Amino acid sequence: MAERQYDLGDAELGALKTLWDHGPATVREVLSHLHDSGRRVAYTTVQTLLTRLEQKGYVTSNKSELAYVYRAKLTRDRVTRSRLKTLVKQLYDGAAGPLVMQLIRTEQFTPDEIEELQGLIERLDGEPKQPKR
Amino acid sequence: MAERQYDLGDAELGALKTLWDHGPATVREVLSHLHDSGRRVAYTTVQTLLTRLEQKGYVTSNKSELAYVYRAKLTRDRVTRSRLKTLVKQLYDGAAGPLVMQLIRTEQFTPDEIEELQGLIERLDGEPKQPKR
DNA sequence: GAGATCCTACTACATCTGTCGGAGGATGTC
DNA sequence: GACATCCTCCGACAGATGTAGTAGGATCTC
Repeated sequence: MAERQYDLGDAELGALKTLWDHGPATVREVLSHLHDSGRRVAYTTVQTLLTRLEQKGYVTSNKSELAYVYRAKLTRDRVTRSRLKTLVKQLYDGAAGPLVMQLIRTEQFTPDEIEELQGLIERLDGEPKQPKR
Repeated sequence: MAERQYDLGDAELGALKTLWDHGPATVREVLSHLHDSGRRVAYTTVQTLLTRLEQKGYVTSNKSELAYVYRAKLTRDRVTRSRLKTLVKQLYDGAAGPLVMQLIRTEQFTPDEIEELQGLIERLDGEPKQPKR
């Protein structure tokens, strides 16, 4: 009934990730990357994943010499944002605060990241955004 | 073959969330909360969700007077952490940094949250954690 | 040009998840 | 005590997703 969109499954996301990490690739290349990261799947499985990703609008393909080359259509950030939004909504009714606190409290950061974080926070502080919608 | 554990579906998470938000409840109460938030599902659907949540270890139940009362077994933070970890792994090979930056850049925060964030960041800065494992 | 390879298109199937309906027991109401 | 209610237990079914086999065309290799 509802426009339930499962969006991306884990395996699909895994395939998409190889495109982000290594750039456009054929089925065989994606397969190879997946194998490199310890994921053992069949060639046709990867093919199915890429086909479905294309149907869902996450990648595009171009017929080149030998085989179709798949290319990510949405950026990693774009997908990240969407997933985060879903998560925030599901867990905290849309309030991102608690989630960020969680992350900062439980994850590890490099000094560079910490510095960047500080910069971001400071900017947040000074620049009050207008409420959304 | 692998211990693929889908964990929680959206509907299941929604039911669990009512327990976090409103405390222990019977099937009918959860149903009522879901209805309140605009989710129209059947009584037996909720029952199924709670049963599955119990099988998966997310909630426990106690037979009281009239009906079973379900109670969240894992905290919201616990589940949040787990989901975030998965997300971070799937999108960034485990590096939480980029995800936090995303969140901070795209979400809205209350002044209080910003203040709390600043506190957290400062603490991060001063207290270099030892590398995990 | 015959066999080995590689690619695409289909098809298939199991599991997980979302959603319910029906049977049958327990309790409340006249 | 007959009916309406409410609860639990089972079973079912559709769609999404993970995984892969097969058929058949195209290409490479001797």
